[in-house]
Amino acid sequence: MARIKTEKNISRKDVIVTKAAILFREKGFKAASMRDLAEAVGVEAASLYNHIKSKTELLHELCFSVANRFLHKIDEIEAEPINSIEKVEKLLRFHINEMINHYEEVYVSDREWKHLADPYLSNFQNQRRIYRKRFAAIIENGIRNKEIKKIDAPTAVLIMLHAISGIESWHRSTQKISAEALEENMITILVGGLINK
Amino acid sequence: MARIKTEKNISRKDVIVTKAAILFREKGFKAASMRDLAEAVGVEAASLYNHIKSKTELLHELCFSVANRFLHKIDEIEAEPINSIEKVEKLLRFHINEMINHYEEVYVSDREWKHLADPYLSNFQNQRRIYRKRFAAIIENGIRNKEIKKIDAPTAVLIMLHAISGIESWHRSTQKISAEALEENMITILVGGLINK
DNA sequence: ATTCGTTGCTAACACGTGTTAGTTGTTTTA
DNA sequence: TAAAACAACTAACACGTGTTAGCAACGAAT
Repeated sequence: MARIKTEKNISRKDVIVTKAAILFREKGFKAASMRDLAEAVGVEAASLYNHIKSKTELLHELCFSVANRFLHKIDEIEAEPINSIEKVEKLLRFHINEMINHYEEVYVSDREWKHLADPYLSNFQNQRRIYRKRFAAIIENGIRNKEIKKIDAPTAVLIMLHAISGIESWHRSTQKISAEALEENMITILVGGLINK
Repeated sequence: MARIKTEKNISRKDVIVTKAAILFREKGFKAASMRDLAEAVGVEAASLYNHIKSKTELLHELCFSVANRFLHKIDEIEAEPINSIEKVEKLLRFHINEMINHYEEVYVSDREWKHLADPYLSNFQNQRRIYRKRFAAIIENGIRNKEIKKIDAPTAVLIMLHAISGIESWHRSTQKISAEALEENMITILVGGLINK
């Protein structure tokens, strides 16, 4: 009987969730089967249920752990005594780094949350909506201060968040530029598009 | 027996493909069942097979019809005697309008192509790769002419294409700005981020 | 060494899936 | 109006799905 290997401070459930992220990213939530996941973990499908409640629970865990990281970060940034452009830049850099370093989870949270079931679904959508409003509020502040061009703030948010999710393509491309170069390029283009002359 | 209603120049197959796009966008390709589709069309599931070969065929049709539209457009734009920034702007405006006016199809082609089966899959990925290279080449030209900032062209392409796919959120938002305003805002930010001073 | 909780296994169920066969009804054509 | 083509139906199949029940093996603690 081959047990799931664990290291210090990493529960078997964590192992499963991590593998699930990889699989969900690769095939999509619906197309990834529990038998696929079991194989990736090195165990029979039924054995997974000693550690998790359901397939959907895996999606909850992934979606909300990602969402919480972003919420904490925006809390932090809002409180800092810096100007709007700096806030936007900091938030963008955080998004970029999350997408680079926690690719699978962030991607899954971004693309597969549709398959959450209520009440988690409404909950997640709510958090998302609120997060974007707070992001937009930072931009609107910058517009009032004339730091930022007169643009529609929600549209700007939408552009930036989706642009960053494009890092997916970077991960899969064969001729990658370095992560640092990627970050700087993205900041140049995105922040460059906001600044008022 | 309730037949599928058709108008002039619209085959029953077209009706099915169009409804499929809506459904695939809403639920994802895997999660949308042929019985769902049948209900949307107003017919029994088995009846669909008088008009189509398989569920996957629907995905082919959608993905490649979208891909072809973009390929034609870039052919056209490459041939025009205008500068690089103008070419980028034209291409972006086309993408934006496609995403606004053919939302369902474009979205499905963008997000669900993973579920294509070979040889269609490799084919589609190839077309996509080539398209992006051609887009990047336009930008690289602009950099050489000093019209465009010194940035990594593939990264710029990736940002723009993904930013545009964010129009998805616009479609679903309750307080939409007008389509025209959306287009202008996107162009302002995205092209603004490219221009060299 | 025995006990006990944990973690794995096999087997199976109930259900939803895409799709086919065969038939009946409806249009279009001759 | 009869024949041919089309498009709908019912029934069913084979298969993959998430999940549960019941049991066996393992590791840690007494």
